[in-house]
Amino acid sequence: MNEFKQKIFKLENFYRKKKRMPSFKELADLLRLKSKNSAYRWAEKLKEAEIIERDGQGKILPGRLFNQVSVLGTVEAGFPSPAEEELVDTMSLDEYLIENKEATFLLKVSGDSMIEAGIMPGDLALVEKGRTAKDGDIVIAQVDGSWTMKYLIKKGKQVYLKPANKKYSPIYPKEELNIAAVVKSVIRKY
Amino acid sequence: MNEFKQKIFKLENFYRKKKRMPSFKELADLLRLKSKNSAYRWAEKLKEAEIIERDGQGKILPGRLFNQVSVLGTVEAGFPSPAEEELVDTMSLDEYLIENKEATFLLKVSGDSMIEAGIMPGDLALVEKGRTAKDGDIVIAQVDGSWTMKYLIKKGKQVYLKPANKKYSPIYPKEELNIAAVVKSVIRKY
DNA sequence: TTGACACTAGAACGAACGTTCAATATAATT
DNA sequence: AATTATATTGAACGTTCGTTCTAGTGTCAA
Repeated sequence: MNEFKQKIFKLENFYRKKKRMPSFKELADLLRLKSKNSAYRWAEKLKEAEIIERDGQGKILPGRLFNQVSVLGTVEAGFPSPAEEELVDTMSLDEYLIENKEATFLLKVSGDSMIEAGIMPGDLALVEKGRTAKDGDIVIAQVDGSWTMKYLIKKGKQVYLKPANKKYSPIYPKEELNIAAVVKSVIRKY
Repeated sequence: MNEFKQKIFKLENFYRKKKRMPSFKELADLLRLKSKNSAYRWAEKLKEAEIIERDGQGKILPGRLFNQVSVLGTVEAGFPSPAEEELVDTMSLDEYLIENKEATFLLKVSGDSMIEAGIMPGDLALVEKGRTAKDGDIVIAQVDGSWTMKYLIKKGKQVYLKPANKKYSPIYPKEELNIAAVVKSVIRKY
């Protein structure tokens, strides 16, 4: 069964390098088979394992368990080993985090005004433009000329920005409060 | 030039739905052209714009500027509009965050012991197994039977785990300190 | 040894592939 | 209106595609 994993590895390597799935001829070469038909049979097994899919034209597509990150439980629950074949779940980070690619941008966070919300300088904020912000959302806003990232607080008619750091005070916009984007996720890389 | 963007959008939609790039016949249908050759010409332009690539067999592949998130500057620097065609940079989150897919897992964080490091309960920790941890790394470790996420501190011969929360005390392992994985990034979705 | 079974090989099929060429339509320029 | 440039079309080419069929290989049990 380890041989099976090796085939998956080869497939993923092909995909990473060529940015597409192989044809059956290419799959045969990849698995060191001498006929397309052998590759064809293997594809059936790989499909059953949900590593690949097939589309209407029979072409090989990446499947649910292809090239994705394994999602395990919580730390407290221990460190489950995914070797036992039954991966809890898998996902692509891009798909998980990005809903509307057109309006999504990454901003590097500077300053410590949101530090109590767990957003530190250097983090990447994934923001979405054009989305209407609700009370409690973290937003990218332009108040009286300058841009900041803060909590948006809507209390009845009053609207203001609240930092997540005791060192700073809430910002009550004198004139305009221009909300450019809503922070949808925060990414920190060590 | 806006018509150009619409074509890119159609392409990205195709890719999202079908999980592969179109053939020239399919590209012609997609762009509502009546001949493959017209699609062929468009592909040349899309390649020049680095939206797509072509491989040795002439097949269409996603290019550098395909289906990626735009990276902008810092918040303080304002909110640059990427409409001005010169996107600062783009990237795929998967590629950015995951080095070694085989050893990478996502764990849901529970508990507040790392809260001062900006890691809150509910966050996703992207961890890599089998990597040797350095002093100061955040690690998933098994001390005396139970699993935790803590800073790893190596001071000479002494090795212990330090939480990022004043409420908790450092953990000096009595017997074994089994480091299962190193935390490489933290992801929070709102 | 025999038979059943799982796997691989190899050839063959029509369809779809990337690419080229000549012909036509559309737009821009004189 | 005539001319040039640009974009699209449609047909044709060799190749590769997914798929099927038949034949061969080895393995294991009876």
